[in-house]
Amino acid sequence: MQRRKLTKKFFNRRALVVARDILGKIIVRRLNGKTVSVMIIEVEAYDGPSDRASHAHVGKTKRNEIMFGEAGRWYVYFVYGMHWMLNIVTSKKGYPAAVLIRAGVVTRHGKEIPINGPAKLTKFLKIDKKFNGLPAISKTGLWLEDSKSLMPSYRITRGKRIGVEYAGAWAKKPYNFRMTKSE
DNA sequence: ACGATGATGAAC
DNA sequence: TTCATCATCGTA
Repeated sequence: MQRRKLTKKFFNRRALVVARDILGKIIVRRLNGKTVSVMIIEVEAYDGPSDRASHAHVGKTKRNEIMFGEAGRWYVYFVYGMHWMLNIVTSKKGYPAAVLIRAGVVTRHGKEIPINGPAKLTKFLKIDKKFNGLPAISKTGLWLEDSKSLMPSYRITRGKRIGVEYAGAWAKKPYNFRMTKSE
């Protein structure tokens, strides 16, 4: 399988563009000499300071400062007292934006196993605050690769973001992207 | 439908 | 220093 690593150039674009483009790409996690690959099938864009659903809406704080930094770094935060969320920072430095990785599939023994939910994904890949602010390169043990595998008939759908009802009109924007088997 | 569970940001 | 809230999940 032919693969190339995704670099800063890929992430240094609008969050909505990166979100759409990152579907079908592969998250690779290297841990204790083992490598696990997960294909991304659901993401959400959080775009700019006026996005009421985004952590960046309140301005720069200790927690969200990574979102204001350079593209291609991990933004990992803790919610609901028990869950870690994995995001990749997008857009140019100074403009707060990120893509939340919500679901993927891992192939084992030829079978596709879904990992539906952002907290399940981080639990599966053993991701926590250690990754916050680190670049998505192989050296850090968590990076992204292109996928040249022939993708059977998949289609992409957009919808409302999940769990952001507090965000008023911004909650209704179609910033959630999914890749589903069309069949 | 709801509780678990603790960091975060804003109010006091 | 207190308080409400939270980019969720498993159990019911």
